[in-house]
Amino acid sequence: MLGEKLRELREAIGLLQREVAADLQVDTAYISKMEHNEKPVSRTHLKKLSKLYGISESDLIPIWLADKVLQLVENEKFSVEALEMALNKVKQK
Amino acid sequence: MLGEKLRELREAIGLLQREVAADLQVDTAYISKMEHNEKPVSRTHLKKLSKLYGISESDLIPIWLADKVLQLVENEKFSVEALEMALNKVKQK
DNA sequence: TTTATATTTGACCTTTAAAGGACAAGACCA
DNA sequence: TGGTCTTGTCCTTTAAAGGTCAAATATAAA
Repeated sequence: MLGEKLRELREAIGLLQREVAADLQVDTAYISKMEHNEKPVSRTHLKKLSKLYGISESDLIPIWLADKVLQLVENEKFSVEALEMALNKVKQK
Repeated sequence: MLGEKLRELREAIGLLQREVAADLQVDTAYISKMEHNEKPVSRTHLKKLSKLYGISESDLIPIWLADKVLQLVENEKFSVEALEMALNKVKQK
């Protein structure tokens, strides 16, 4: 989910991976992998990307976090039950 | 959550931490920490514990997984949004 | 009030796995 | 061809897992 979103945002403003890579000071391969969900996106990278793409970080964080949650529960038989329990806990607080 | 549950189950059948530790072949300190949520419970330990406590593993896994999810989203501002997104994704599949 | 047993806590250690990343080679346009 | 992007392999560093041990604390019972 996040990877696709990052790609859309980048393309929407016509930036090349090369340019994004320069801004984050990493390899273009790294950007490519982020956009393909093959590498996790760190929070500091997320911040830089949101700034670069002219979007609020708050719009990206839920997606970013949801991705991490999904990765944690993927292939788990009781993912729905677990997520529902977790959601209840978080809401009641 | 899981720690408390493990403690209840153990006490319900009158086992000492020492005895559980012997079964899992670990230190009693380790059991104590599991019951205080200070150490994660591995899946293989979870399996042994459920057997020892005479409960189905399926009853423990959702709690176990929910705990891991909660730990992942704790201190996060958008935990509710993220969990709801994740839940939708998982349900639609 | 000792004493023994059960549990807890903190400090420490080793091993494993993930994060974070580079590089080269190949694919894909155009 | 030239530039963009992708993919696989490799590497190093960091952090978590998975423990142990000793000492401190509680608890019950003699």
